[in-house]
Amino acid sequence: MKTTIGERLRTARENKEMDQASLAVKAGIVTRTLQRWEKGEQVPDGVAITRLARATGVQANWLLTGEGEMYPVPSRPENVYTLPGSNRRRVKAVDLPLISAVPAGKVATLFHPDYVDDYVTVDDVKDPQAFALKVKGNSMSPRIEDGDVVIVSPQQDARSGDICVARVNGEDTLKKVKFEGNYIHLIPLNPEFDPVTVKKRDVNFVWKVVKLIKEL
Amino acid sequence: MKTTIGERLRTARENKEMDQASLAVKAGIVTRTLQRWEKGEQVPDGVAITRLARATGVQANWLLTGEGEMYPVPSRPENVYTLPGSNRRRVKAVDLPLISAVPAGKVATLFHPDYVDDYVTVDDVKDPQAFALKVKGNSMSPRIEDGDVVIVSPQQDARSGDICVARVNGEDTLKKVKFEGNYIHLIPLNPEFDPVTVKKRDVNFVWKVVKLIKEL
DNA sequence: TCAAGATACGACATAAATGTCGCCTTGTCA
DNA sequence: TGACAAGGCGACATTTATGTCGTATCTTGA
Repeated sequence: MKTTIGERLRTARENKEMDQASLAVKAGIVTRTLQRWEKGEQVPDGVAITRLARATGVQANWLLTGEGEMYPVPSRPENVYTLPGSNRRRVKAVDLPLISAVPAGKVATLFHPDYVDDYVTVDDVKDPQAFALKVKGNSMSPRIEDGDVVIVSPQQDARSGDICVARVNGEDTLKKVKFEGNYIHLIPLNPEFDPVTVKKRDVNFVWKVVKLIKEL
Repeated sequence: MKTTIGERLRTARENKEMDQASLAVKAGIVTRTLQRWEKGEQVPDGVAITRLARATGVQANWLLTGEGEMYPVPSRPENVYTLPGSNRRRVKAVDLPLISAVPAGKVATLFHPDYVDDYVTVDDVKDPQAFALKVKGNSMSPRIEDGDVVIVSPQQDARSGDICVARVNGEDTLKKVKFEGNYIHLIPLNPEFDPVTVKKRDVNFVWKVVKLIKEL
């Protein structure tokens, strides 16, 4: 392998049986410049590289680095596959409003534009009332942490063991829930927080969290 | 297709989520120069082109001409589309292939249709080489568990502390990585698993995980 | 041996690229 | 609101590349 751009350039030119003068014309420069390039005294700029590659028929990649194929390979390389395009894409994505702060006691205004500052796109969420919520606090750490986004599906039934968004006496929390008679246990995953037991009638809603999106 | 080297350079940089300063350092120039290149005010020379291509992971050919593959094969076609947000705001989302099983030692066939059985839609992933991976095993529990989907961005730099998909001697693992000289520590979050230290040259790739999607 | 074509290279002026510095605008976040 | 990061850009000095011209060297074929 030639070690410098200049040497490769010379090789490319000689392979084409061109003299310096004719290559210089093709590349739009003068022979003196071409000589300096071949000698490595100077370095051609990006535009010149492209012209030289075209004029000599070699690949710019090879000219610059000596790596890869010197001349373009006509056949398609192995192991290259084209993914099926948009025609195979399933129409299952929906964009949901992202709510970063739910004001306490304002269930009816949950989707007021003032509280929707972004949208999140997800797959496989059928609930037309579903929305996204930016998590605050670390009571569900380490599985769910501050700043994560959860997808909430109000229409789905919440069962014991589900992670849910619950509003208790106007205050919102994200907890694992456990139903027991007229009481609901709200269990944080983070052992530093204590479980809370509340009466069912003090609970405004318990909405199931169906998905978690975490930016890393 | 972008029409100038500068525009392509900017695209390449942004795909890697680098700012001008860090790319400039990698390429051995100052940010002002990079700005002039991106604006097309000046033209980088051949040496600079090579460094830029390496630093951004694109092919020099593509950078110079816009022709051919932007990234070395295996590559995939662009898959950015805009959701028809009805009367809502339009959301920029991407469709990523979901790979549920990567056969060991088959990097070249990573995107073979046989291993792509689904697509996942996410926001804010700029890397055109990004893909989704279904997690197997519990070494990263409790944050990442069996069946979760992670979004992998090969173009992004992996740094110490990042969660990454690494292929070591043909075997794929999902771990937190720590770089230390010629060694890479692979640290599972699950305390039941032990950290592993491997030599850099035994590692085929280390790809950063940028997003986690967990179905609940 | 001579002539001619190809290559080589020094010297100089000009053009272009680069580094450095300072200041500005924008968006984000607390 | 201020602090901060990222990007942008003008001005200037310096470095590097290019064009131009002249001359030298080398090879090859008549």
